[in-house]
Amino acid sequence: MQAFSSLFRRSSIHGPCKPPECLAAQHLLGEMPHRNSTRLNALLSAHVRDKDPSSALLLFFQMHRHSIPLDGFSFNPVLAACTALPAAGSHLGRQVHALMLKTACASELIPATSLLDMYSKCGLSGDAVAVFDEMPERDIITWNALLSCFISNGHAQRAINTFSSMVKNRVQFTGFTVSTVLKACASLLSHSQGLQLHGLAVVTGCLHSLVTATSLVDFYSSCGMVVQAIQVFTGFDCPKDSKMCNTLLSGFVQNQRYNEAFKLLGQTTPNTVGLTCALTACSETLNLEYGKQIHCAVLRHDFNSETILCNALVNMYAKCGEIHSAHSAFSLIEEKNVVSWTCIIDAYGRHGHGSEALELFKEMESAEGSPTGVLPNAVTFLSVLSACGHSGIIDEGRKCLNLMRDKYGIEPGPEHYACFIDMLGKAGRIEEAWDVYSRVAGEGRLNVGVCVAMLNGCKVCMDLERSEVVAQHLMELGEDRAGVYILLSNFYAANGRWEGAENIRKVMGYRGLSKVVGSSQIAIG
DNA sequence: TTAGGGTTAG
Repeated sequence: MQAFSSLFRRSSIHGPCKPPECLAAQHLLGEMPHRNSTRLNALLSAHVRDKDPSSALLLFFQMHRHSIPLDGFSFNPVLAACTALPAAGSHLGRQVHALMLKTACASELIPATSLLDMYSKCGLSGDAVAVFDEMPERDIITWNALLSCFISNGHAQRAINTFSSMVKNRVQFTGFTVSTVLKACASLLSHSQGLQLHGLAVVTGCLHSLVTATSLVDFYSSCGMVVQAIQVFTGFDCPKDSKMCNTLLSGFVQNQRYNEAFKLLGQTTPNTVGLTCALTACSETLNLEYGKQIHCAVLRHDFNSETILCNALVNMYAKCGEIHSAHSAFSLIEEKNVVSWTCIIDAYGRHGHGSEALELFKEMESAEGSPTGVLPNAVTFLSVLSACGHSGIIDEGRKCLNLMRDKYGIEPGPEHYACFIDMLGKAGRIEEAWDVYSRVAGEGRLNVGVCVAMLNGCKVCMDLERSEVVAQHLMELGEDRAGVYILLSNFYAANGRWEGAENIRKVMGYRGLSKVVGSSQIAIG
């Protein structure tokens, strides 16, 4: 148990252990007159219920030190506590697992299911599957936890395959199962399988469950089938809760049905998720007036400590052109996360203030070591690169690409290279752009974005020879967006290559592509 | 012991 003790101490350095609670727990165990397992297990559960996983872990550790017998009722809450500690949970969880093996609880149904769930939520799906495989008995909750494990760890198809084999093997599933598998169908946009699940939900009566019906609304919205989402929503004849309303609201926003989203928002009690969705609608429609009204609602309902909602507020002001309001909203975010920083960096970048965006990125970097500091991610770097591009600060863009790889260990993706090629091309530095393009192509990582950025660079420099190579790559990628073909065709035409332009139009014809006429929008007054 | 809704990109 020494190893467990040292790991726990190490975890406290990173913050999850709060000293006052730790002292309270130690004190409590020393003074408790009847230190029996049942009372202490109840206390463990209470700590987890009170969202105080550090105290639960410390108490568990003390129980072990005082040789208080541990059983399933001790392991279930302590595993939940591990799950709630992202920094140290998996290390501590492994130590708890070792103790479960020693006490033979690892082969009991409920503790083993908790163990599977702990590994799953700590991102260790391989360990979760190993626990599942070794379980001597399983119930439907174990199966549901396994399905959930696959989905939350990015293996949605495996969840669907597992469900198929459950049906074949006549495993009696529940509404939990249907909701979970619907989530997999939504993430894979697996339309036909989702429809089959809808049928199963009707036949088995699961559709009377609020959660299952909500999952179905989410599935249809994700697949762009808003009419069916509305039908499930309105056909649900029991009282709807805020999650179900927000699911449809989010579906309206995802499918650009903004007026319906605003209307539904007006029919619900204001809550953070609904307002966040509505702010996205304001950002997309540049509706500053509604955005300001939502900001008032945020202040009125005292939601201004909600980071996700405040991030949406920053984004709304930035998209609506109000950079100063975006900055004020950003400054007031109490717990800024990586998205908060990315939003404000992007805001300055898209307004052409590249040096301010870079300053903010440096500020973000310098705050890294502080308790409130956060690390940049791939999207942050894309925003920084984009800001450099909008302001033509090429050398800083190059430094940024190196920094993300060398300091943060994030491998630039095609989207980062596309951004870099774009800025080189716009500056007329076609040779450098071509070097980067050729390297990406050599690594087999070309995508449409990289090709289009290079093609635009060729257009700036009127480099017909290279543009033909890029055009060939685009054809090989099977691009089906008309805009890309129009770009190519116009390029040929600008160079007097009418035959080339004609060929492109023919390709568009037999691929059935036509360009949607572009439009712009301005707000007056 | 398992399940449903929200924020960042080109």
